[in-house]
Amino acid sequence: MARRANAPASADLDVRKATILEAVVSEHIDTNQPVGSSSVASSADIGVSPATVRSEMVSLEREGYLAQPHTSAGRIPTDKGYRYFVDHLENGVLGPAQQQQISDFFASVRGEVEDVLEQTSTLLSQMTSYTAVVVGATHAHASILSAQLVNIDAHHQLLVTVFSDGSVIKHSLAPHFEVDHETCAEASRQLNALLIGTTLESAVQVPSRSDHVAQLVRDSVAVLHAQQPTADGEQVFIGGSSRVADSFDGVDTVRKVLSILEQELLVVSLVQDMLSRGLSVAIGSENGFEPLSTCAVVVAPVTIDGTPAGAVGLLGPTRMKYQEAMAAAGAVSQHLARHFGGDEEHANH
Amino acid sequence: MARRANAPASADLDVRKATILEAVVSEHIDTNQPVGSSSVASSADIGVSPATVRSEMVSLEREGYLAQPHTSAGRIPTDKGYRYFVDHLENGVLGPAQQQQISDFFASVRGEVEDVLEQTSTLLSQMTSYTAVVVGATHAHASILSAQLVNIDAHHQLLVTVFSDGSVIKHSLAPHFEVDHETCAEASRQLNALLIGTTLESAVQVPSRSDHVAQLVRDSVAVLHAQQPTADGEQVFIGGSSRVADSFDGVDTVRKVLSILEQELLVVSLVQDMLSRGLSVAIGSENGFEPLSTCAVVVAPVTIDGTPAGAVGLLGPTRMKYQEAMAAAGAVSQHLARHFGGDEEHANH
DNA sequence: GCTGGCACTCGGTAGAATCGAGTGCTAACA
DNA sequence: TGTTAGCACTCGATTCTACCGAGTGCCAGC
Repeated sequence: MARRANAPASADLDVRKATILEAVVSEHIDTNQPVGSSSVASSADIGVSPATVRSEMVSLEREGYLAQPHTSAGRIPTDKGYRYFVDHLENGVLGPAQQQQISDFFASVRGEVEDVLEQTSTLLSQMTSYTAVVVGATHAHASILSAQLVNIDAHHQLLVTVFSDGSVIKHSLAPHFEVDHETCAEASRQLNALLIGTTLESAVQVPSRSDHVAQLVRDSVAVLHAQQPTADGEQVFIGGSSRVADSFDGVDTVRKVLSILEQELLVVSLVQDMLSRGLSVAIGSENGFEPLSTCAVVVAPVTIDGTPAGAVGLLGPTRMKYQEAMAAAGAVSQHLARHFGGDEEHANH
Repeated sequence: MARRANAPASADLDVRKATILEAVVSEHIDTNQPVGSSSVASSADIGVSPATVRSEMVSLEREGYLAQPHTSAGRIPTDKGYRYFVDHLENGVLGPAQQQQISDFFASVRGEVEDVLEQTSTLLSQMTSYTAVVVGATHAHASILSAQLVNIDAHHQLLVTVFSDGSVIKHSLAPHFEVDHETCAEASRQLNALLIGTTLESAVQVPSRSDHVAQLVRDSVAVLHAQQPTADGEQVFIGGSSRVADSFDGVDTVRKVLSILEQELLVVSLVQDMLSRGLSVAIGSENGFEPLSTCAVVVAPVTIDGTPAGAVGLLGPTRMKYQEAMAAAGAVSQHLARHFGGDEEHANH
């Protein structure tokens, strides 16, 4: 994994240039300052003088890996520079303390899936001090275990549907006729007969009669299947959004990023887009939203029994600590998969 | 309502001082700058010279209503100054455009309660450009309409409980013995018999037998009633958290406030504390959290059929536009109450 | 091809000068 | 007695200057 999935076939730099580039990137990540030739020359184990480093740097700048904020300042990495750095990163290893922290967390966490995912996002955020995103997959493919119509009053019913992945969704109905308990119970029975074992994608033969029971059944199926097109099944949990405030300098950047995070749909599509492109890191402009041009996003898919079940992600500045972030996201995603795939085989998404 | 609920019995200022104080507060809210005596003298309809205003100002400062950032700058209001200002505020009226916006929203909004509340928080935030908080009350007092135990697999069951307020909660069970469909269905029947009509606060006589059905029933009741002590029934929806970023200047303030917002429990307790003290506005130190010392919070209770059902709130800087904020929060809370109390009598909290 | 040397650039910082909004005080006035 | 005009004073903000120094690009020599 020293080379990430579909890394762009960046014409490989020669060894020295690569060393210099990596030195610049890691020092800039540490200090948030432009990096000069002399500190590179002294820091790394390249036995060359600053002058040589400098001439390599102009070359790296011509090739688009580095940029200088202004003449006579050091260099800072471009998105392309970060990309090269990330593509050539060794797999980081989590510190024992952090591993322990994750293990402890998953050993002691309890509650419903949503609670676990919520808390996981907080954990990940605390570990990395970046904003964490946990996405739970949709239940599009889960089959229905139970569909119950509950009579709230004569004009309000609640359709409660339980899926094989343990998720529950509800829909309200407000028919224009009065419904007594008997009618409701009968509709409930018919819905169960009709829906159990199907998925949201299955076609269902609804009764065409015009009595109240049939109408209730038809309405219920309709409102349930209407769920599908919105693709709204995913759940998003965002942990540590306050971390945005210390990841970026300008208040307006903070505002923009928070604003993106507020639109959860955007976040989901971002993460899913990355996964479908096989990316685990998106840097600056790579993630497609202008306001995120100074952000980097790290994602790790959560795979249970071979099927994609969600993802965990981290959002930080482009100068984020990629190795730590990737290691943390990877470890947490694996623990999540084990947690839901292992002892709780079906209580997951 | 020109005087708010239990306004501190602030020894009333004489008319001129009050006018001056109000002028200072409103100008400072507008400009975010210290206000000088001359602008007060010219702005308001007090026919006195700046010199007179000045001498009144030193008096107001001695009494704690004003402060000066440094010698030879204008005055800014203290929390006490804002308090006086708010206590003597006329009831603001929403602009017709905003009223229309609210009406349109509630006319077109649909979906489950949670969705409505979520979108309401966004609406309120957009209208005011402050961060909005919508709190839905707990279902502690709602009675149980249905309790169903669904068999996910032999070792995992899901208890799905529907309340009379239309809310649904789920709990997983993981018994150590195998459960077949028949056992599960029987337990479900017994649970229904046992729980329907009770509330989470009711004592329930569970079977003492030791067969699997009885164990399932006992476990279910236990896990359900365990919900209670956490008082976790409230739902919190926060809209426009990115607005924090343009309400405050310092990045660290932004961080602190976001951090508070992340801890939803804190937010809930803050709002409830304010309601129980009969406050509709908390200014700076009044809201009890040090990081919120530069914040003001406006809340309006949502009352349905005479019983408290939640609250809507707005969080902004102490120099927020109180009149607008209070008007908006009040209007939205009323619309919410009507929305859930009127045509959907029971589909609410 | 590498390196030391060197002139040059230019952002950042420090200090001085200045500006001006706003104050507090006092003496005069109604 | 309350109000006001006048005035000296304060002090943050702004501007300007000088200057430092980190870092560069280039070149000549090794």
